[in-house]
Amino acid sequence: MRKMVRIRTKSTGHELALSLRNAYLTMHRQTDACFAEAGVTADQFVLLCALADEKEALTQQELADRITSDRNTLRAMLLLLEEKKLLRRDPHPTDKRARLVRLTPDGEQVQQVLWTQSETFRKHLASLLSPEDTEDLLALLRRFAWALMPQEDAP
Amino acid sequence: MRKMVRIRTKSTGHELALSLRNAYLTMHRQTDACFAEAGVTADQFVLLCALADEKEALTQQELADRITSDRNTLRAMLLLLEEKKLLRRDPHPTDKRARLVRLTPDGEQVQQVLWTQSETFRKHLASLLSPEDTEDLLALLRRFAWALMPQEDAP
DNA sequence: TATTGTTATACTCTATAACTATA
DNA sequence: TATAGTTATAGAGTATAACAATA
Repeated sequence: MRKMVRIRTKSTGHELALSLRNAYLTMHRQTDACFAEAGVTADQFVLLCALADEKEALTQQELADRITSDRNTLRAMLLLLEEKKLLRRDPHPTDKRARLVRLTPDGEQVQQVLWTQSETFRKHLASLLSPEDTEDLLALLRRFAWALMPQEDAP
Repeated sequence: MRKMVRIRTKSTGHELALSLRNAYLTMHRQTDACFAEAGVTADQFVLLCALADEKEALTQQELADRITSDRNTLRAMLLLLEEKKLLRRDPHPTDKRARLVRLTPDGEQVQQVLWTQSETFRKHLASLLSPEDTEDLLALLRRFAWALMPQEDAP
């Protein structure tokens, strides 16, 4: 007769998942706080930065991929930011199904102000570990995420 | 006269934040999918595992800290799981303000079944990088999260 | 006074499914 | 047929603030 044993929740995979979750959520909370008084969420800031980084406007689908979101989720975010006049969604010149998303001048300014305002927080993030360890963590995270992504989605 | 330059969104802090976000969200989506047909979210599974890991029951506040949540957020999750009869919230024997959260027999069983079911996914997570790199990533994530946490909250 | 948990409330992100229009 | 985006809908997680009971 087998002895009843409580299944232990220990495994490298589980610990990795929990550590990644803990690190992200802790950071995310602080990032949200960093932008809260401007009425912008951390996720919205990521979106604004993705647009600011691009010379050319992106379609909604491209933008969704860029910020690790999906088109329905993205749309909800875009409507919120559009209402605040931070971005526009123009018809695509050649593909009539698509829309091109762009920052408005207001949106560019808000992104730049928030970027500057969050300088200290970014410096803080980069200073938590030694420069070498930070680079290692960055490289490992990238390789991890890359390997985890369904390969057709990989950039 | 100063030249207008577009502020570039490049910095180690920003890249680290984006990589962490990307890695977490990609993993989280797959984890959710892994438990979806059981009607349990990834976050709920984390909660169930936190309870399964403890010999003694936890108060709501302790549990909230354990899963990187806050008491209001946790309460919403507990009500959902309580309704599914996966856990109970009993009065604390000595502290009349507090409640002790425990898995029900049903909850223990569900946790164990889901744990077994997700074995493959955990193995997959642990196999994305070499064992050495996985250990490095794990260690760096822990140190990163630890350093990021307000030190009074640190475990 | 500080802490545990509750109540009430609100909002963002998330996502599925069915749909239209276009490629 | 496949893709871009919309519509409708729903739910989970998040959090703030004010509150009661207890420590």
